[in-house]
Parts: sequence; C-alpha cells; structure tokens
Amino acid sequence: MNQPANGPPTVEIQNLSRDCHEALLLALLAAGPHHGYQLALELEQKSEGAFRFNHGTLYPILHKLEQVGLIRGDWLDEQTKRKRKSYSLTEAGRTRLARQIEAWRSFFFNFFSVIGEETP
Amino acid sequence: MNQPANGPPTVEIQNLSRDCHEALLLALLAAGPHHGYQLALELEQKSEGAFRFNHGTLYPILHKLEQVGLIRGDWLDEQTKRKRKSYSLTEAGRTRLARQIEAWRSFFFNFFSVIGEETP
DNA sequence: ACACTACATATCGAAGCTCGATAGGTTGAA
DNA sequence: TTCAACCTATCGAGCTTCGATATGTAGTGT
Repeated sequence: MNQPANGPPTVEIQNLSRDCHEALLLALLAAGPHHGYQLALELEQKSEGAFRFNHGTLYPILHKLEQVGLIRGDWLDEQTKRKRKSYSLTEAGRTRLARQIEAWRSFFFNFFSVIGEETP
Repeated sequence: MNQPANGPPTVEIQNLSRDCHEALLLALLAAGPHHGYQLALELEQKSEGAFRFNHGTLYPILHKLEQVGLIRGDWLDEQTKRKRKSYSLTEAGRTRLARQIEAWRSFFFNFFSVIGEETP
C-alpha cells in the first residue's frame, strides 16, 4: 500500500501478509470486475481452500486500495435492492500488480536461497 | 509459533511475517549455533541485503522461540565480559523447520496459482 | 407463512506483531 | 581516549488482523 510510486519493487518481509493480500486481490481483479464477497469466494476456490479472506479483513483492505487509487469501486444499482459494489483494476493497479509479481518472485528466490533449498 | 504440534503444515496468509521470521531463524540455526546479533548479520549477508531483522523484532522472537522449545539459548561465560547468548536448534525446532519448508513450498505454489502466473 | 441459509457490505474492540528509539554495556582499533 | 562495531534488551506507537456483531436482501424448503 505504501510502496513508492517509483523505485525498485520490493516485498518487505515486515509486511508480507498485507502485501500478499494486496497482490492476491489485484490479481483476482485483473481477470475482471468482482465485488467483495465474490473475491473472497474466488480466492478460496482458486487456492482450493488454502487461502481465505476474513470479512473483517477484506473490506477494510478494499477500501484502502480504492482510496489510494489501485482499484475503483462502483455501486451497482440494478433492479434488485441487494447492494453490491463492483471493483475493477485501475491503470495504477495494473502497474502495481506487475511490480508486485516481480517482487514476490524475488522474495521467494531470496527466501529459499537463505533457507538453503532450491526454489521449487 | 502457535502451530499445532501435529496436523498438516500450513503457512497462514495471516501470519506470513511471523512465520517467515521464524523459518529464516530456524534455517540459519540449522547450520549451527549462532547468537542473536550474528543471526541478523548473516541473514543480511545471505540474502544480499534483501532481508534484515530489526533488533527490536529479533530479540523478542528469539525469546519466544526459546520459550516454546524450538531453540535453546546458552549464555556464553567466556573469559570475556561481553555477554552473548548462543542459540541452537532443538529437536523440536528441527522438526518444525522441515515442516515449515514444506508449508512454504505449498504456499508458494498456491500463491502463483492464484496469481495466474507460471511458478517461476 | 415461516424458517433457514446464502448472499452482501460494514464496523469495532481486542489482540498481536513490527518499528524505531532508547538504554546499557564490552571490545578493539585509530 | 575517542570512536565504531559488537551485543542484548525493552517499550510505546502504530498498524494489521481477528472474530464478533450489525444490517439487510434473495432464494429455498416446509
């Protein structure tokens, strides 16, 4: 979230959870617009249950991502009264995602290198 | 830290930083006893500056790992008055490390699978 | 008509972790 | 003797995540 606009992409060991949440959300949104609840379901499905978002974690993150302009939220006012907010990736979000992927790649490389194992 | 003694190895997305710190420390100690300051230096060297421990983070973690029996700390009372505490991996620590490595491997796969990129 | 589950968003206090600063001390080299 | 590097330790501030709670709609079964 607080990454510098420019500069080398990094995934700080100190913010792994946060950065991971961010990367996963951006990646899911790269495939097309989703609303929050949908994102949680899809993450769980795609990871076969390994990853999941707590709702109490998910919504605040989405709000923050929207606030900093990485995603855009639009309330769907369909015929139905069910309120849903559709999120989509902004240009900035797309850029950040690409950078995050690079950063995670290098994180894993470093991690397994220190651990003394081949990167799988 | 709060992993169940048995059961499937997992790296929870919610505790990535903590688990990462733990895994790195255990891995460094697997190579032989180190004291805290040494661990910080070695991590920085081995990762070529990518990873580092803040002292304010490192010592509390070491204390906790010792407390739960994953590592053992021995004060070195050499001739010198410089106080150093040598940490070494316990049997439990060695087991946990092996499990953590497996867990990180699977995390790694899941992550890139959701991200939609080939695992590097 | 009623109950129940799944859908959907949101917030809040508690708990936990990390940061950066601060503290206190030793050793060796310039 | 001054300085930098070595060495351990703690604490408050700040941030994140958790789990509970709140609120309401849509659909399904009975």
